[in-house]
Amino acid sequence: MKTAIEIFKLLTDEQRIRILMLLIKKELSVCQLMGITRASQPHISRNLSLLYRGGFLQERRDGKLRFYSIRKDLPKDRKTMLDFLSAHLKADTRYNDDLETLKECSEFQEKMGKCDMKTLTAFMNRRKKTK
Amino acid sequence: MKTAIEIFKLLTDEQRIRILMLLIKKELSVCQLMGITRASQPHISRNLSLLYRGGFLQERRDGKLRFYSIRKDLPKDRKTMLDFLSAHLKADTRYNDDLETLKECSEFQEKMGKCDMKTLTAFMNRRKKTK
DNA sequence: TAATCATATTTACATATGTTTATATGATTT
DNA sequence: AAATCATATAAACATATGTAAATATGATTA
Repeated sequence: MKTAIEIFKLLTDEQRIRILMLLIKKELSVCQLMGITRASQPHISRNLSLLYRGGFLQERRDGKLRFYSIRKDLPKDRKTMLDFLSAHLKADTRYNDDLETLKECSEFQEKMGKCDMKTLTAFMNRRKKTK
Repeated sequence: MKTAIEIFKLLTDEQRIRILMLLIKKELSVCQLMGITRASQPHISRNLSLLYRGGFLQERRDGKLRFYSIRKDLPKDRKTMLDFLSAHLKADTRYNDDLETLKECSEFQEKMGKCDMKTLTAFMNRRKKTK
């Protein structure tokens, strides 16, 4: 019963759910997640760490960057939860906004050919003005 | 996203999960739940109230007693969670103990032909000695 | 109608959880 | 090797959540 409760606890935070839903679509680094969700770096790191320890994520290091994605061998119970969330959030505004932002962010980075803080900060500032 | 989080929050408490799993098997009154889980009356009432407001339960009054059961028109998302828990807890000790106690409690009450506090207290005391 | 019973609600308290700020680490570049 | 960058961790604080005790409510029985 404990593991079920721990899984649920991880999913009682909007920020963590946002991160998970983004990672379903695409492997992302800490700074990309900062850019998309506009949360502080410690905030992102902390929640990634919790999700990682909770068995949802895998990590890959590339130079200074750390990329996170949904575990390839995701346990069945976690998978059930992600499916539930995907279905449940189909019409959720924030969820769809995040997916849209993710797309813009990916395009922006492709155009710049970079995935560092400066590029991300530029993206964040550009978006702030647009909105 | 809020409703998903609220559902998860309700399920982060062992006591509430126990109650839910028992009610899947059978409609039960507050005092029956006290007898089976050995929790205090305010504790049971409070958690029933939370689960009720969370869209999991329906209530039926019969004299002094209040019977709770899983909503007949249970929303799909809640249903998904209950199915998840049933599957997840198949091998859970406490869960299976509770089901066993539920059975004993039902048999005891049938034999006594009553469903009041005194009968339940007698059941609780009998069990305390046995264990 | 007074007393009792089953249940609900409120209050006060302790604990857990999230947020923010500051600091540490480990890799890269100059 | 020093400086910088991306990320992680720790500490301090505020807020939320669960627990336990006391009290309130509403139905039944004497």
